[in-house]
Amino acid sequence: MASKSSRGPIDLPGFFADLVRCETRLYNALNDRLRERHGIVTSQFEFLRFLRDRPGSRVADLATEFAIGIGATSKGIDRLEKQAWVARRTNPSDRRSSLLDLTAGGLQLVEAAEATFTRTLAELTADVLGGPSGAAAAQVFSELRSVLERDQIGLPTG
Amino acid sequence: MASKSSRGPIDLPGFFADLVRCETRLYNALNDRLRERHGIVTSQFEFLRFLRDRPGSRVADLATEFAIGIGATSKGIDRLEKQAWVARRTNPSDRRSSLLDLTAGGLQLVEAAEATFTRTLAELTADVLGGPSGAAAAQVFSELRSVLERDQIGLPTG
DNA sequence: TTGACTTAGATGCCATGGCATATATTCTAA
DNA sequence: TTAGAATATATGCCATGGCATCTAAGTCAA
Repeated sequence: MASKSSRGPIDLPGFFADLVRCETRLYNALNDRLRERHGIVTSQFEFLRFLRDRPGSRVADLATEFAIGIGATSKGIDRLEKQAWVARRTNPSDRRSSLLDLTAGGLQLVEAAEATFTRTLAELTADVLGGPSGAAAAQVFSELRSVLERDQIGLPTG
Repeated sequence: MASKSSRGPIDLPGFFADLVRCETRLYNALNDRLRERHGIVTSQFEFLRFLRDRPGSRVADLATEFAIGIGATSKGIDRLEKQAWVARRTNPSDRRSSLLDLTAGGLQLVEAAEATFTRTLAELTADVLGGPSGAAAAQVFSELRSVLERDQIGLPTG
């Protein structure tokens, strides 16, 4: 009997280790591909995609979405703005914050990068995740994400 | 009909996003708990656990396991050695490398930290991952990890 | 109004990881 | 043997994120 078909409670630390290893390797591989083809890394792609889908977001919205600090987010936007992919626009209803939007160049970049991203991800994972058990796993992580976000687990301070 | 019970091919980018968000938040929460209780972070716990389970490993073995660079691994071991949790011992069969072992203090630390780690992880995820769909997801990630390691996907250069 | 408090985010310092390079060994072939 | 290639890892420089702090702006009472 294979050890994997065990009956007892799931080995959470083992699962978590597999999860982190997969995530690290996929993130690294996506970084390589996006960097060579588009001059950005995955975290930048995710910022750009978020702003494409939710134009007018604030720095704090990105920080919450990605569970990273406000300071880091602000600096990340600085870098995207320096490349003229993102523009800060004064928030008319609260001048402490800015509203963020993609520029035309940013939009063009994110569309091209998304094709690379999607294709690469499929290349690396479709064999394993393509079947019904992949869909089940996706459902599980969607739920887990909802719970973690609802309970505000793992948000950094700054 | 809920969008999640779709029939078509799985939304890999959406799945990957959920995955990364879950991993980030869990990693952050585990960091907080391990730091306050044991003065280490999750990456250090993982190094220590690896060396407990595979004493006499080399720096390169850790780098491969965690898919991080050799330089970063060397520096990570420097820090653990400075705390006297890990000891480098000359490799008798190849003096370019060292063999790594936990000290008695390191062993004690990892045992205590493992209890915290396991308990915290269960606290945060058991509701969602405890059932049969959690076990199915674990199986999927175990397979994906094997494939990524077999094909050496996402290993950094240095 | 105005002064205390809160909030958004920009900035500085520090820790960590990637990548390039340097150093010490080991291996290989003439 | 011994010079040159390869290997293991240590080290230096740079980029990025966390956290603390600072500033500007909004909120709320009195």
